[in-house]
Amino acid sequence: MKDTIVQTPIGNLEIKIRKGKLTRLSWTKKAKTELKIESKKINRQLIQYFKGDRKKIDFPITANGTPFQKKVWKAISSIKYGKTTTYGDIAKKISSSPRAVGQAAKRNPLLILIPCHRVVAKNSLGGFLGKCGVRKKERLLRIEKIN
DNA sequence: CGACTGCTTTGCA
DNA sequence: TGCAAAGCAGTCG
Repeated sequence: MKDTIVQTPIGNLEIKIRKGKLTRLSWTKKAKTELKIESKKINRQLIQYFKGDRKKIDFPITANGTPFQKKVWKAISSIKYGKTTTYGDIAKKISSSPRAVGQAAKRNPLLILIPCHRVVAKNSLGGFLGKCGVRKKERLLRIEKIN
């Protein structure tokens, strides 16, 4: 199966689909413009999401990670559209530490499906993709009408 | 500021 | 393989 790239208003998204399931969804710097999307379905959903018309991406997904990472991702997934939480809150919920939560968030292979952009630091926006992507994070939050 | 945190990754044997 | 050390999208004093 081929990897594909979808253009979104805030950057290109690299998509990997394995056996009919979405395994990875991450920002890419590649300047590839052709859209050879295998599943029109996920493409359409993403477009709608970025227009603000859709609140949930509905697609079979598989995310591989350590048991701890899965716990974190699950906790993050339960954040509702338009809401934010802090790393500390997540940590508390799964009795861990904020630092560890942040690390797990970074390793998240499904960037916006697991809404890690809704997780912010206590007294600032927090990081995103090694601090170079905070702009993206901001715009994602803007789409969801936060701030 | 600095100390501390929990977990992953990296390095080196 | 194994274990120690470093490193994080944080937070508290």
